[in-house]
Amino acid sequence: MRIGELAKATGTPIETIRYYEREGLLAAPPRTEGNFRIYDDTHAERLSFIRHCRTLDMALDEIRLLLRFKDAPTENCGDVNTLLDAHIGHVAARIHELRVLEKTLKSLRERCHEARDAAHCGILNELSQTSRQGAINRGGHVRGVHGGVRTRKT
Amino acid sequence: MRIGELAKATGTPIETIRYYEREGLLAAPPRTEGNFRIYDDTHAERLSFIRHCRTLDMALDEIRLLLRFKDAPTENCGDVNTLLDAHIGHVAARIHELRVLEKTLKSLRERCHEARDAAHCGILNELSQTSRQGAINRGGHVRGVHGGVRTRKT
DNA sequence: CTTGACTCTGTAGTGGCTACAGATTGTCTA
DNA sequence: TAGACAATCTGTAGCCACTACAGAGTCAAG
Repeated sequence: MRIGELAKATGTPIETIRYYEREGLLAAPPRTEGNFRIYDDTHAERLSFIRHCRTLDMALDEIRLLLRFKDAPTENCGDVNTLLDAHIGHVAARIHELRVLEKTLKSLRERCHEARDAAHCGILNELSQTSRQGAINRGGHVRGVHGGVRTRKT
Repeated sequence: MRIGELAKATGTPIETIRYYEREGLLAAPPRTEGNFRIYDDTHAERLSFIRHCRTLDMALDEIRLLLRFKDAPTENCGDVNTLLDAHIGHVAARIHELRVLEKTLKSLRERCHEARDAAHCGILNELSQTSRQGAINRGGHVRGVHGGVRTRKT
């Protein structure tokens, strides 16, 4: 099958498939005479694996590691467990951070119930305080609240 | 004060201060004869405001909007409430997503307790399934689990 | 033979910084 | 006054995981 069909079969944008190939996650497939990529079921399976991991918010580096275990089937898979445990830890840590953040935001919101003028807005005044209680830099590999995996425009 | 002092006073890396200036969040300050930036307390206060918002995981665009309200003090601040409510909604949505993710990961982890060889590893086998239940593209402006605000090397 | 769908390569942009090169300026000590 | 060293300057490239698009080529149907 060609790239468009693979894209449909796995729910992956075409550009993303080519990106995975550039990144070495997906092997470069053979080409037609006209230079079109030709995939088979093993490619589709591998891509599904990658995408499945991505729905679990794993980093490409983590997925790369998992693929290595898949490719070396006699190897011990204890490291897979370790990787997964670490990933679960990251997710749990991020949840905790966001819970604290949610509380802070809600208490901030409490400071201004009515729509007064901005000069007396409790929220803006509170935000101007130099409190220095929270650090912006988080140690882990857990992303913030915005941005993230983008939706395509089309 | 010069940029280093401002950096220390607000806990902001110097490069970030210059970045905010480029982005128009912080007004370009006057310079010395030798072309060094000179800040006063109003700059420090504004930078604190920005950093405080960032600890609350607001996007720079959201902060830009808040700064506009701050600069137009006679304006009604109902829109501040609206913005904050939306932001709280984003955080709550992200928490929910991560909770679901955490469950999925934990049940995946259940599939392999011992360190067997990778060929029979329940985790790797499960990940190879083409299940298509979860979408990668999230609509909101809530980021994934990895990456995020980086810590500096020094 | 033309139309239109599909694919190709390559490059630039996203957010919010971080890192660093190479030059200039300021401050302190001998 | 010189020299060392810190602080600052501008500009550019990199991070992640894509996304967007330009401009060219390929292919199948009518």
